[in-house]
Amino acid sequence: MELALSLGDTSKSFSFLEKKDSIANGREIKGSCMRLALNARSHENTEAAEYEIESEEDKEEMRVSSDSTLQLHLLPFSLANPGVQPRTSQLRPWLPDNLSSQPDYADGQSRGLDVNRLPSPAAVAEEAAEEQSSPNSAGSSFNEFSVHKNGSSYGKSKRVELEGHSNGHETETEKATSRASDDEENDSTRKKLRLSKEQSAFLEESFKEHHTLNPKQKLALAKQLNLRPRQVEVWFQNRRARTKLKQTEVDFEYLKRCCEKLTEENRRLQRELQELRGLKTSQPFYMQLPATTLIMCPSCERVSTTPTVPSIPATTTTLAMSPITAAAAETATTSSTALSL
DNA sequence: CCTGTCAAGCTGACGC
DNA sequence: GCGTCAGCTTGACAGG
Repeated sequence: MELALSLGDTSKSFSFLEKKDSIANGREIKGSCMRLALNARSHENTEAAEYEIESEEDKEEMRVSSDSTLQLHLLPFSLANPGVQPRTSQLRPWLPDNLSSQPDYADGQSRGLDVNRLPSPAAVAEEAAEEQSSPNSAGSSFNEFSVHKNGSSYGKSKRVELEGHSNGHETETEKATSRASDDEENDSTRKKLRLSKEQSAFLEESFKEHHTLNPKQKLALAKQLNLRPRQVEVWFQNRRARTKLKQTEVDFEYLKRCCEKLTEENRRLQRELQELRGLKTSQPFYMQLPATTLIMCPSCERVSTTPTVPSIPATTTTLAMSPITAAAAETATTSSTALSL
């Protein structure tokens, strides 16, 4: 049995970032496909746990795993290379070392920031100005995703709210926006608000490509999703942790089944051994029964019975034993398990 | 970055 | 339909 754990190729670049236009255009992100693969070379294929969830319905059915939009392998880089933590710059050569090692980046640039604090009016105004000045910028491509939670995009909700209710259908993002708007009025100290489906989907997409982010990617994602870098960082941390947890559960179940199989096999062999031992100890009794002559072929070492033995060839071995013992011997020759009595 | 934990938010079941 | 509750998900944080 062989278990392989892998996080995949972490050296790939973020091709999904190229897709931001489609998201900005309001198209739904497809590809929420989860695959858990567990290979066991010496086991039947049915033992390999493999789930593939393509549709939203499937994802609902597989609620347990629904947050995994990724391909999971059993050997994350860090596990496959214990003690070897790849430097960001090694995985992404285009990133200068000094950037990847900046503590501010590593810490998400948010130390000391209260995520629940409302942004200052100046900040809101600045953001609004930025939106006006560059309506096609990456930052504005995710205006629909504005949950204006944690002060990341306050001041944009009214438009979405109005648009969202105009047709009587409230999208997930708009609902989140609306909720956040209420919370903003009722409880400015609320600790957490959920990301919109679109934001989550986009993060999932990025997670499929890379399980870790370098500061550049983190900032780009944060900008596109209208989140703070710290939020993106935390999201990835949680995502990694939960992926690992899920994989651990899958591994555990698989190993449990293996263990059960081996235990059962062990029991069976023990029983077989007991039976053979019992036959051996009772052999004197059976020895008094009419003997059957067995001839063992020297080449293939198979035992066969002969009705009568007028003359025994010199090249064969004759065994005299009871019919039951003979049957046991026949069983022993066909059994793949070698037992010493 | 990992791990453990907390707590907000969501969802389904249940009783009224 | 509504309120309540338990269970679950997930954003956030602290400590290592």
